[in-house]
Amino acid sequence: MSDLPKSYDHTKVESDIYKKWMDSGYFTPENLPNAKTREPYTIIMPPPNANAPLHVGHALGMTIEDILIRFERMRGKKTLWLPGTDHAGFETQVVFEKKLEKQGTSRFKMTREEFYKGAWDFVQENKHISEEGIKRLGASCDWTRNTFTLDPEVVKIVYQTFKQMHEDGLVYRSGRICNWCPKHQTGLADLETKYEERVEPFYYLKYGPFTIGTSRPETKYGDKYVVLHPDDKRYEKYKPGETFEAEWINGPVKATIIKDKAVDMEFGSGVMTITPAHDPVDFEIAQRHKLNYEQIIDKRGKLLDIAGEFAGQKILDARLKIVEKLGKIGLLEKTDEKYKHNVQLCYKCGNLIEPQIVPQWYIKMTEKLKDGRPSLRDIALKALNKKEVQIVTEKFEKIFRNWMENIRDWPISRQIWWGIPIPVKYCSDCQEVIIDIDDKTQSCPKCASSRLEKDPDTFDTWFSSGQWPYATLMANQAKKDRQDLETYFPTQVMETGWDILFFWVARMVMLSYYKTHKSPFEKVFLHGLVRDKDKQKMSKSKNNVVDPLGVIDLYGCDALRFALIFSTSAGNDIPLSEDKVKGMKHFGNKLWNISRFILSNSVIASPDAERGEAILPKEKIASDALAMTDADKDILAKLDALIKSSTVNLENFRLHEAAQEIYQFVWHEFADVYIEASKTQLKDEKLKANTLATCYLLLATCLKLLHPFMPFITEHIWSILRERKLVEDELLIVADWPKTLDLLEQLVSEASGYP
RNA sequence: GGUCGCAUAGCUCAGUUGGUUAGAGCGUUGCAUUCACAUUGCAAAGGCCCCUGGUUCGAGUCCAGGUGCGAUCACCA
Repeated sequence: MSDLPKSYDHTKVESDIYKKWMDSGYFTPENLPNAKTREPYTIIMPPPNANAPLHVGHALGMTIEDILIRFERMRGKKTLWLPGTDHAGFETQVVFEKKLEKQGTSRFKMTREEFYKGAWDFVQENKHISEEGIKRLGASCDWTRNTFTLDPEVVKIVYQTFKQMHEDGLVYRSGRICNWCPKHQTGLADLETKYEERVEPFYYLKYGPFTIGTSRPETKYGDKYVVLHPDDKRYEKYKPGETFEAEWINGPVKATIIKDKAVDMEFGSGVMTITPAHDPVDFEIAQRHKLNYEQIIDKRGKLLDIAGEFAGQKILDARLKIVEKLGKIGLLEKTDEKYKHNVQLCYKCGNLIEPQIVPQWYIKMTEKLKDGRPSLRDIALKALNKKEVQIVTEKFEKIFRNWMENIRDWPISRQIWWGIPIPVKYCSDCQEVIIDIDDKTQSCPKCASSRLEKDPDTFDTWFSSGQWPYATLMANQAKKDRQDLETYFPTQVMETGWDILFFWVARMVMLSYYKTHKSPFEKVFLHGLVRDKDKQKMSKSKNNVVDPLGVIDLYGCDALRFALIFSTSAGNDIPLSEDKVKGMKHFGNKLWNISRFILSNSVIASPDAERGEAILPKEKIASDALAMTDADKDILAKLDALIKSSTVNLENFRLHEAAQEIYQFVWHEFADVYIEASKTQLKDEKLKANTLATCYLLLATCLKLLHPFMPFITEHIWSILRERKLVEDELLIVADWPKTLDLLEQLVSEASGYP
């Protein structure tokens, strides 16, 4: 009898197997057998946040990437999967600030250096946790190339890109209005804000001869322009540029009439006053008509001195009091109207965005490049048209196009401290802008003044991670004497969640074409969101967050991986339940017991089974073709079909279909049908050898097909087969992917006597 | 308001280019159990594939319209 335990225990083998793989060196492509003749196949890992433990979304991504990498490695590619971790600027700063808050302090009570040092140590402490998590997920990535987004080599590349863009006139600093989060004290890109529907009172105020509507009376201090639609018949008699005296909140003002098509005649009274310093639409109107404007609200969201007795109050606190005052002085005409509109919020803290005029660096998205190439936006669209970048599943390509077509300039500066500082100095005397990527410039090259002021801002994280595919390869090239960029770029696949299609994928495409003239990757595979069994988003507040490592402890990494892949079609959200993982653990056990059965029979029924006989079943089977039973022929034909179809499915990213058909075959064909038939066949001396050989072939092939999905148990069983000299390759991770044998045709022709 | 998507078994979902009796996991019901595995096996129940119309020899799959649901983007005070 077999000496193997009755059930498979993942806890005893997973870490040993990962170590075995590490020791083999096969995660590093140059160490693979016949590395020189292999064709490169590269995936750059989306670097998880160094500061947070992995969540189940990471587990999904890592699993998909690992499946692709293991599949291609077995198919003979020179596979590089480059791991990394992300300093995750804004995200981490928010987490770190919360920690400070708990300690009763805040970044505004520290120097910038103290803060940066604190955040750095915080991240370094946690960084190994994510790396450990990646390993426990079975990721066969090349740790010798592990890269951190703040590695000096990476930062240098980011700086060089910025400098080049500045020389090309692609980046500029502008004092236009931006999204401002009063809590986090930073500007945000449109993408970093969200909208929420609110129903709020809508007030009608008397403004000279007009009635204006507003939901934000507190911003109306200082309003001295009234804007009408040029085609509005009601106000035909008022000419643009005319002025009039109006009694207003803070006393009489001299108001000027402006006509602009931005006004909606149907909305409210069809008349509005503008607050250019705190509203994007108003700002644009002011720009068009070259109007003056004044700051009413400070960066913390409090009213300034212009608000008189309300100065220093938070706007929401002041609103009702101001309405009351307006009523008292007879300016309030109507208050009972409700108004449903979308308010813009910080995506991180959910606080109201208060637009502010703060200088920011922007990248031009729609302007032609100096070297004659189209704009960054158009280059990316062209790449899609020419299929140099393909997004898996067409729907994402459509979404991508739609977003690209409406793109606006990208603000890349943030007023946060944790991140890559913007390498710019300003001359206090002549205002010269100096790009200083080595931080060595001491005096202004233009006027020789030594009064230089450093830009206080940091880059948007996505500006640096948008360069990740080439930056990682270049950084490794700089660290070690390797030709990584030449060898592994462009990469083959970018696998990530669809939620960062715009944040990340779009920027990678644009920046890579800009810098390298090449696409960063051939294909983009987007996975969906992992949800709980009730399709709810996982969140701490709902207490339904699945900790992947906890699941691995309970059911094993293979079970988690298989459960995640099993019903995952590209880009659709995935409900994950404990039952599903449990079911997949059962499947692993099934495979284990198939192996036990075969091994126990190979000892008793065929003590003389030689290695050669076992590993070359095809020849053995062929020579004995006439002795084959229908069961033998049937299962081999099905195996053959499985090899073909699962290979094609994997090639086309239909991982779930491959997983399902392999599952189906192993359990319901191999085990339920063939193993049952073999029990009789093994008792027949004439059929015994052939039956065993068929079992070996089936088992070895299934282990190979399953290995990308369930790397640990398959490698473990393989090692047992190997100990008994039943398989040739030492490690399954580098075994050859099964080739179709066209067995059935061969068997039929031989059995029937025709060549 | 723009864009995109979804609707298939009790639940969660697969179903690539249109092609026989539409599948899986979990759940339900009945039977089996010294024989690899109770983390099991065998069997069963359960589907106008949202509705209407069209294209086709043939539609869950393609087209049009409808209904319901959702995602995402967006400067209407």
